[in-house]
Amino acid sequence: MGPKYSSSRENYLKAIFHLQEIHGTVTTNDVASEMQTRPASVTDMLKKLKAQKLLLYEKYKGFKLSTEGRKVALQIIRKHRLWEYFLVEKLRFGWDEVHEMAEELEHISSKKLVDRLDEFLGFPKTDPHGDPIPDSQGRFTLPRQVDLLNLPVNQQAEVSGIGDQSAEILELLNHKHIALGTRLEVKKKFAFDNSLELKIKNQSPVTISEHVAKNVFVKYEE
Amino acid sequence: MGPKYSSSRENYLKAIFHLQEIHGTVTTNDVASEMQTRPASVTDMLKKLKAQKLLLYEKYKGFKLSTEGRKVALQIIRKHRLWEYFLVEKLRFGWDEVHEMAEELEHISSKKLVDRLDEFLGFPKTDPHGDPIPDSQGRFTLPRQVDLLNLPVNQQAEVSGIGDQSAEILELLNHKHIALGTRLEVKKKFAFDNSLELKIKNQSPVTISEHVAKNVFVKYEE
DNA sequence: AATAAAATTTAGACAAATCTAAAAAATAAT
DNA sequence: ATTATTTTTTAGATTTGTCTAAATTTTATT
Ligand SMILES: [Mn+2]
Ligand SMILES: [Mn+2]
Ligand SMILES: [Mn+2]
Ligand SMILES: [Mn+2]
Repeated sequence: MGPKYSSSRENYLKAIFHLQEIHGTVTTNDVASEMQTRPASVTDMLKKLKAQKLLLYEKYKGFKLSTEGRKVALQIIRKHRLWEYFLVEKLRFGWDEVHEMAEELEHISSKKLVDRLDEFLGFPKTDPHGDPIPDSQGRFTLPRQVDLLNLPVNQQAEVSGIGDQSAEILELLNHKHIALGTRLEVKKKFAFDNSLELKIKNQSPVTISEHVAKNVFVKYEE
Repeated sequence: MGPKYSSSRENYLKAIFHLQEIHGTVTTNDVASEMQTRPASVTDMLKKLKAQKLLLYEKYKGFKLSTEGRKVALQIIRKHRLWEYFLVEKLRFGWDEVHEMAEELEHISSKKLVDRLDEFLGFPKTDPHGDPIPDSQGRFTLPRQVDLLNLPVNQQAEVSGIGDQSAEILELLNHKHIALGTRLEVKKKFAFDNSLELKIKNQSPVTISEHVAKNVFVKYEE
């Protein structure tokens, strides 16, 4: 037997899941923009997902994933993040190079394969961008973290996640030697443009814009 | 950019390549039977592959892969066999379990990913069924080997390849402890049904049918 | 409340890959 | 050399996923 759902359907489920998580609610336009497609195409797909009972949908009134749809979405996300981890930890790709490949690998259907991969990798908790990897049953925990704008000045903290994960921001962070696990503290906040000056051990201070700061998440004690 | 050719087109190229290798020539019906599809569907696809210059094709007269088509086919085969090797050596699957998964994985498009995987695996020469893995340029060498029917009696030899690779024969070979690399010799040939009695070191003799013997290839010195 | 704007859905079209049934060509048998 | 059989191709449908343009519904503004 091949995959249960087409790659396209799986991509929609994943997009809807993410938008639900972020905004609490999703619209047709949201999905269209996230998927780089047309609202009419989204509506077409909503009907198909509803027919498969993956989505609760009343036309013009809104939609959300069904229990089953959420379950399927989490399995795709699990695969996506495990493959990203594999690419970075075993094949030594950079964290800014793996997304496109994982976008294809996440559609490989064998559940047994994913579970064996998970085991091979030592059951990692988070992917190379700090995002939690759902376990075999789809369970995961959201890490408590704050973005750099909300980190108190002079408070040591460890980078634990990235919001926007475009290759562009990841490349910028690479350049400034900011990676997952990097320990740093905010030394100064400039009220003029909300830019920040950071200190990383054994490095000279670096400056980042408000836009970057909003997308770097850290955790810290106390 | 996504994949250059659809999974379906890639599967056709691979099937045509294999049939060409075995029979020297391929027919529409051959491909249909190999791909479990209809001759009419094959003709449809032949036209598409021709339009993409992957196939040399004159209707009613026959067809074969172009240089480019052969190159693409070899890259798919390379990916198929490297992923099979990964599944067996790293994820500890049995050689009878990996084909279906590799059938999906072979369509992952990134060339860089395959080359890194190859490196990670230590540039293996053959897949878990003894089939040669083409290198990054598509080069490979066919191993010199004979099937068990043609192995002289009492000649020590090492299993180096399997013809028919259905899960059924692989499971049978598993049961009889015949795997790639197994050292064995033929002790007796029964003229009645061409069945063979084999001896594997530290094991009691096993009997295999002519049908099985034809599909087990070995290499030996002198 | 009426109107304007935005969001969403429908209608109708198209490309890819497949199918069935029928026609055409090639091959085999008389 | 005809005729019969097999192989291959065409004609016309179907399914999935997408699109544009137009219609409908909801929401925001006067
Ligand atoms: Mn994807
Ligand atoms: Mn990630
Ligand atoms: Mn395949
Ligand atoms: Mn193989």
